[in-house]
Amino acid sequence: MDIKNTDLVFKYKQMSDFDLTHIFDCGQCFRFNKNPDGSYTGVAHGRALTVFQNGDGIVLCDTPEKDLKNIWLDFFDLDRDYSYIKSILSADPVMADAIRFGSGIRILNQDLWESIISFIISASNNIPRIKGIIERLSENFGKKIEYMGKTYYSFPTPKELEGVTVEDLSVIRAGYRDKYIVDAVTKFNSGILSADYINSLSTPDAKKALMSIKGVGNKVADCILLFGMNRADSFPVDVWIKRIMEFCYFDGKEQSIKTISEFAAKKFGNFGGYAQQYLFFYARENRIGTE
DNA sequence: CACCAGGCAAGCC
DNA sequence: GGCTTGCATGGT
Repeated sequence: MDIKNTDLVFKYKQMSDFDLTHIFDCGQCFRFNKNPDGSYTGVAHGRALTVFQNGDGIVLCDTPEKDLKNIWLDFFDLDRDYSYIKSILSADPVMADAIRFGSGIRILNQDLWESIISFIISASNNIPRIKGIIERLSENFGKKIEYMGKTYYSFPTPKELEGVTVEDLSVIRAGYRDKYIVDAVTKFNSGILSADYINSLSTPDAKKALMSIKGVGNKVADCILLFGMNRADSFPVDVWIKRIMEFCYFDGKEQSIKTISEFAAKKFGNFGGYAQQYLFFYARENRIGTE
């Protein structure tokens, strides 16, 4: 991982709050993959990127300065003080453990439209397969991106997917979720919904608007709010979160999703989204509840 | 080879 | 409101 003169080194002074493994293995982002040398490569906001860490810096390979300012600074959430968030959440001993384990997690600021489709695809699915479906969707309908001698594909916009049918989508092998993708495409292209409109709404109203899309239920909507809209007060409860919450806070006894959501809202408040990511990473990496 | 995956919609009560 | 069932596909 030598630094070339086309690479951009961003000196980030809180590297204890930044770890690419934690960031990309905590299930929030499906388009970045680890390379044999430990760097990660992926596509976001229409740009391809290979990134690695180096001492007190983050190295963005073959990247112009303007893309750091316009895209990557915000994507990696580099203006947020995670030390402060971690110190507040660590008052709870369970969270203190989870935070020690995933100390370098950050919540990426991802594109809203991409988050909607990605988390529709995520329903009752496993992460390797979710990644495959999203990759095939991008290859078949996105734009080519040439980067460091290889070809990548942007995530297709609503316009690029305009008029798509479930038959057209058979190549991505999304299963029964294909019709939900068609519904989202139709709602965006007809003007019933738009990213600007949804972003302008309060969190409860945005959640209602998102849930008007077929295939977007309570949990998928919470993921979209958290990962695509920077609404850190949302706390998505999936099977992993349900298991670890029951294990750590309810003496191992089964609870309804509603009970867990209300408990988390009271306990973590506006930092629920961060708490959720630390807990998700901790639960999955340690396979809590699957033994 | 069963079982299950970052759930949801539709149909029932 | 809450509970049950079917769902496409393929990873483990």
